[in-house]
Amino acid sequence: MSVHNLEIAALLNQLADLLDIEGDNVFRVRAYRNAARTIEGMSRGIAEMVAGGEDLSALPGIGAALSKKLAEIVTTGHFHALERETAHLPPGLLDLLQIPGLGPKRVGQLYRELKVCGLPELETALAEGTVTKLHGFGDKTVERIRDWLQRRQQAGPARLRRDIAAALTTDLLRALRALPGTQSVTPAGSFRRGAETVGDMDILATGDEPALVKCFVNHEDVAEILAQGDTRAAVRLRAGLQVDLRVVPPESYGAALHYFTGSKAHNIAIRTRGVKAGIKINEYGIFRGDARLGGAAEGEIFAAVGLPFIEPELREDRGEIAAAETGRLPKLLALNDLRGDLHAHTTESDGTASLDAMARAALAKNYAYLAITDHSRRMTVAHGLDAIRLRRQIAAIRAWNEAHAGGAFQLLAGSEVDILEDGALDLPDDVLAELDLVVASIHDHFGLDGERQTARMIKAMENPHVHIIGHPTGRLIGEREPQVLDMERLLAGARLHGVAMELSAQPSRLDLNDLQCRMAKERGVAIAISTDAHAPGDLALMSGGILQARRGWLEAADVLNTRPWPELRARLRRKAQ
DNA sequence: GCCGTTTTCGGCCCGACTGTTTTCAGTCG
Repeated sequence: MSVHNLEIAALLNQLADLLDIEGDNVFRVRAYRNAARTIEGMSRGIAEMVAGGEDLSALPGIGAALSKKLAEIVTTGHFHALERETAHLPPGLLDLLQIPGLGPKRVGQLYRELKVCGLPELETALAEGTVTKLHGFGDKTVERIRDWLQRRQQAGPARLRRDIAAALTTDLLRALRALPGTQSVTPAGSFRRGAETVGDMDILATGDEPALVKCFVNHEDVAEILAQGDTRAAVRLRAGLQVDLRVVPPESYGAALHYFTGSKAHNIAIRTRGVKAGIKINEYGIFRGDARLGGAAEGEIFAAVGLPFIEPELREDRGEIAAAETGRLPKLLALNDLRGDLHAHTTESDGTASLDAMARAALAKNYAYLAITDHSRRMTVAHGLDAIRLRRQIAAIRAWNEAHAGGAFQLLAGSEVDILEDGALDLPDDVLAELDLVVASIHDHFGLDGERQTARMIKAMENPHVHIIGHPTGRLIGEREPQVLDMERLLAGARLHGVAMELSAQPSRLDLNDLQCRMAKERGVAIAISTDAHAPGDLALMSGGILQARRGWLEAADVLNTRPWPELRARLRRKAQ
């Protein structure tokens, strides 16, 4: 397989870090990082563009020099600029940059003065007490490094799932909101941007500054105070999550909300735009010289730089500013655009509720339909259904619909059928033909190489009864890596065979991810956002799927389950012909 | 290394906090 964009971005970032440690021109370093960010956020492959003879220097942040380097990487597999650096700077230095408090300057100093080449040498140097002798390394710095190295032994995942982060900070947020004089308390940062995981939690507040900071650092969930000033503080919760609080005056609330929502790359782009328009934008407001132009509301920031409001989920510097400029911002999908859920289980396989209970839960959400998609026979641990049991269930679903006829709600007879190792399906075609909806998923042999895994899925798509590929990459956030897949080929197959890709709203899955959703949209492949509910309450997980979809620039028209039932039915039948 | 409607040189986002300093560099977000 060709060199992936993420690999290229990683190489550029490595080079940037090494140049930074060496003390190279900071703007040159930044140029490499900017280019890496551009490439990370692209839906098209650099390798593909090079092969097609396209001009890479048309991409933002990529000029003549980087175009050449990128072409070198994808055609030769070598990156001489990086190899030249690693020849005289040990790559182990990059590990040292992860340590909080150690930046490129101090890492460079450790290397030059103590010959520290990586984490093991750093531990030795700490044990020998030589680090303390360095200029600028006081007791506290050394203590922090020791702390981090120790904590690393009992390492957990670096980033936390957003639903877990939300649960961990509920009490803290409630306490801040309950303080007299508090006007607003808002989570910002990647959490507000709807990211699937968060590195820390950023909270923005307006109200009584000393009282808010005091309440924050003294909260019972706080294990450690990392920093504390008059208007900001940082703590680590007992559960390990870092939380930052920033208190601002109401007239700065909008500017601060924009600033602390980020992303950093988006902020830089907006500020740079401001500089060109002769204004300064910071977390306190919008200024021309000493004159204050605004900052109380977030929308004023965008207005000041001549742009319409950009939704937080889009603020990743992945083209949203150019889209805003030209009036091509997507009208992002919202929760109430959805008409139903296309993936749910009952007690017939591994769900915890009956058909009737699931149907009532969907009805209570004002859905027009709910697809019952229990597992197929191969999933023995989940009590998967064979053709006989499935036919019995189909009959039960038809009976339920008849008993509740006249309403605006339908139960759909479906199956989450296993894709076997060779791409065949786990149930015979004749029974699949009797269903309203078929979701095909992989639950085993995750380790196949990319070529075989991709071919396996495409073979499943070729089956005329398959409508949706369930949780396509099989990843479990923080637990299981996604399968190696050629997403480009997979989407081409989905388009060819009229198959939709699932965005599983399960907080542990969120699969496809944001970039893959955007790829699918750009290639004309529909997305089905489904909760994979195993209990009535799981239908509420949809909101997490919506956030991911919005990060993928999806609009109502890109999503299968925004269709009213007659339109959806027509579409499902067309595929089966 | 990139970029350009004050454009081919001279800029490149901006401020808070910390630790180690006697006024500030480094780091972080």
